[in-house]
Amino acid sequence: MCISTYYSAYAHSAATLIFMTARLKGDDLATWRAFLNAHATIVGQIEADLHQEGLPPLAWYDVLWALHEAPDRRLRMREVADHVVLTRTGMTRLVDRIEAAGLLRREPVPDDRRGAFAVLTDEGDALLRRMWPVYARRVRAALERVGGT
Amino acid sequence: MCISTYYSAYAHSAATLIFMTARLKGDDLATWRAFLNAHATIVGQIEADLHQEGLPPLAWYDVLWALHEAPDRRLRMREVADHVVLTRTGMTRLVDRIEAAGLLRREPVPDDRRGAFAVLTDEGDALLRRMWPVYARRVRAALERVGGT
DNA sequence: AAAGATTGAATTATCAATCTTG
DNA sequence: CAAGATTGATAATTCAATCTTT
Repeated sequence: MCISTYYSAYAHSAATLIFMTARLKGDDLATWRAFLNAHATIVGQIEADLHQEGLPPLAWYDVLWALHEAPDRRLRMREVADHVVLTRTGMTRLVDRIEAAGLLRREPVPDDRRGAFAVLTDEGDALLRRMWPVYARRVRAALERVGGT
Repeated sequence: MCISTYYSAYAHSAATLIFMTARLKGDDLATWRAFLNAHATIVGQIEADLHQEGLPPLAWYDVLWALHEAPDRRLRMREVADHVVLTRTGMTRLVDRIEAAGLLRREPVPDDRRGAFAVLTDEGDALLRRMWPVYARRVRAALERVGGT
C-alpha cells in the first residue's frame, strides 16, 4: 500500500483505489523525500495555475469544497478547520477573508449560541466550479504520469 | 508507480524503491485527497514532535540536511532554495534565522562575487543529528503502517 | 470549568523594488 | 540587460489571552 492510502478518509468510497507498494530495499528516507517532492511540485503547479487565472489560492478551494460537500452546504467553524487541517485561529481569519469576498456567509447555530456556521453562497459555489477545472487539470496530469487509468 | 516515485530526485540512489500502483477505478480526486491527507497528517506529527522536544521546525531540518549532503557542507543560496522548495526571498530570511542560531554561516564565493555560500557549522551538524531520530521515528512509523520492509 | 470562537501581539511568508556583479 | 541575493512594505500564520455559552 502506498502511504496515501492508509491516511485516506476517502478510500472507502465507491471509487476503490488500491495502491500496492513494494520496496526492494527499506530506504525510508528516500521514500519519504520522494513523497515530499511530489507534494511540493504538484501543489506548486496548482497554485501557479490558479494565480495565473486570477483565481483564489488552494486554501480557499479547500474551504469551499468542504462546504459544498456538507449537508445544507454548511459546517461549524470547528468542522471547517478539521477538514482543511489548519489551526482554529487561522480558520477564523481565513473564513473572514472568504466571507469578505462574498463566497460564504456566517450564520448562527440554532441549538448552540456559542457556535457559528459557515455557509456556502451561490457566488461561492460558482467560483468553486470555475476553480475546479484548473485544479483537476494538474491533478489528472500528475496521476497520468504515474500510470493511472 | 506511486505519485511520489515519479517526482523523486532521489530514486536513482543505491536504495532502489519501486512503487507499483494499480487503481481499479480512476477516481483521481479521491486519490489526490488521500495524498494530501497523508502529507498533512505526517508533517503535522513531525512538527508536533519536534516542538515537543524543543527542536527547530522541519524547514530548518531541510536546510541543514541539504547542506550536510552537499560537498564541503556548503550550497549557494539559490541551491538551498531549490532543495527546500521555497521562494528566494523566503530563503534569505530563513537562512538569516538559522545563521543567527549559529547552525550555519555565510561565506563569499571565490569565483562569483555576487553570490554567497551557506555553510553548515559543527553546531548545525550536531543539531541535525539530534533532530534526525525524532524525524525518522515518524517517517518510519508512517512507512511501516503501509507495509514496508 | 470546558467548549466554541474570536481578538491582539509577535513571528513568518509573500510581492515588488533595489543593489551589486557578470 | 540578466543573474544572485537582499531589503522594505504588505499579507498571512501562529501563540497566548479573552469572551461567551454550555
